[in-house]
Amino acid sequence: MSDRHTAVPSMVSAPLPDPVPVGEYERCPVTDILRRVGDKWSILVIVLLGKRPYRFNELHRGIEVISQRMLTRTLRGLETDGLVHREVFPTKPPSVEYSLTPLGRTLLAPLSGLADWAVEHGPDIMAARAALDLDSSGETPSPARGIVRESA
Amino acid sequence: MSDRHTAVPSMVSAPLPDPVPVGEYERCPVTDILRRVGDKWSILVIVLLGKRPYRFNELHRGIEVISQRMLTRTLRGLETDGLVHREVFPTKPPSVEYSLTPLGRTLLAPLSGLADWAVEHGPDIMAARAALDLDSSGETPSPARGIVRESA
DNA sequence: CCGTATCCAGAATGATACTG
DNA sequence: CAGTATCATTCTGGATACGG
Repeated sequence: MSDRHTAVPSMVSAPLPDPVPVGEYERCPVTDILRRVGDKWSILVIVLLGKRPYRFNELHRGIEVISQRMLTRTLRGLETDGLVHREVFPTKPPSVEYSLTPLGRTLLAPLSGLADWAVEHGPDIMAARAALDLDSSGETPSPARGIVRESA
Repeated sequence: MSDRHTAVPSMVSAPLPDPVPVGEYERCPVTDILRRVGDKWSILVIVLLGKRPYRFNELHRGIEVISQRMLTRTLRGLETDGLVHREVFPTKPPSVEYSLTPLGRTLLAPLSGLADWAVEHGPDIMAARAALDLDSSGETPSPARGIVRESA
């Protein structure tokens, strides 16, 4: 983290600074982006469009389990943010082609960083989950979760 | 994107391949991570804990607008995934310290990539949104959104 | 072919009160 | 101090039907 984007600038280094409210205003742009892209379909669409342009029903067939509604909504959102370009060919019947904008393409690289992390450490997360599952299933029958689990 | 994580391997290069369902099984791990970290508070907490360990109420005061419930849930989730370590000091009254695990710290770097992107291109997104707002407010009074907006 | 309009279920978040 | 419990609200995603 390069230290320029946090919504709580002073807090991060000072011991007990004044609380900085994080409201609708002045929020961390990183959180913004993560929430824009952290929904159920955006990434999949972005990655696909990173390969080549797609027509609407092509995407629909490709992802398959996505509902028409959500595909439309996802594409609209990405278009609104200038990440995806929508081009209508007035043929008959009409066809619509979606592609990444230059801005959208710049997102592929940082996305790749998190992608690699996910691939590399995904198993670690699964292991951590499994470990806690074992904890709560076996000994110390869920001690109401407060004490009991010391540092150990 | 390093090409190893997509849930639709064949589709990306073939013109009209067989649809690959993306269900609860066999999903893209990147989407997984993005959704784990794309919630309202996780990133903020991770970034803070990246600086130094925090006690519960310290985080609560720091973020301020977060509800006690959500702070607890966020920390629980991160702990479950092995990203955050929770250490209870049986003082009186008890104090609990949260810190990043080694695994959690490895997440800071890729997160930083997206952070930098957000800081750099956030304005572009705002501009894109503003541009579309102008479109729909001024001329061509929202032509039911299908044709009319050709390539132009 | 490419959508929009409705309606609905479930999850995420928040407000508030209470507890070891 | 560090939570848990409960309830209300909002957001997200999906099913279905219809329209240009």
